[in-house]
Amino acid sequence: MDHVFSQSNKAIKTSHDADQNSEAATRIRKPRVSVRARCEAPTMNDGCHWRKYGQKIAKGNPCPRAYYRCTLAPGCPVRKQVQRSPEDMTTLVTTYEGSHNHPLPSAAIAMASTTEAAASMLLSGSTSSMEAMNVNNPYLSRLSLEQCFASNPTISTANSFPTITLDLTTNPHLTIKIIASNLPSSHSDTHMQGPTSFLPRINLQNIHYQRHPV
DNA sequence: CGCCTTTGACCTGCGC
DNA sequence: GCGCAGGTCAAAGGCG
Repeated sequence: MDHVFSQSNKAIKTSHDADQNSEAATRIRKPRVSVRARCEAPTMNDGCHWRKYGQKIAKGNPCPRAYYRCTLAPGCPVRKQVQRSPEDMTTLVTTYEGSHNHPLPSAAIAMASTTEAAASMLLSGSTSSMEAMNVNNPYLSRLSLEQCFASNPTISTANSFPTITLDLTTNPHLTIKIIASNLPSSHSDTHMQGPTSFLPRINLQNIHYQRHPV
């Protein structure tokens, strides 16, 4: 709509139309879900189609961070950032933001459900976050992330964005840790642990909460 | 030919 | 107010 002042000045338009339509949503602090996983490929195959729209060298990390948008449907607000961990170049950190506004292929449902559920969990403010996740996401009881991951999710949040990190890199036990900032107080310093019988299917109902001082 | 990646420029937010 | 860092845009080129 209305970005017609883009004659030769490509950059003049950004903030105005952003104020007025869906882009405005991106200004709000949306919850993010990042996934750490060992992956040799430059990006994980999560079943969605992504289009790269930018790349940056982040300070403190020699590896470039790549920015992708979902192209399964025009106007889909979902974005992801892909970056290798500076400590371990084999670890790929993928951060998802937003939720899909269109039907997903079956291969993408598991991941999308996980990220959206985690986002719901952050937003819900419920102490029993897993309940919130399950209420909002019927797929959670039959997640099958084995396509992309090995086993162990660690969830953590930090910074001004509420962010959950699923750490699937090591760890024999499923560990979900929420180091809250910008979160409902009920989530602060929450540490969840659970069984790791998780390989082919992640059943988040198995995850238990445990208060954990930071 | 259409879609995707690359890349440089620009915008915005934040800290000092 | 200034500078920096992160994030986004869009033109150009490449590839299937």
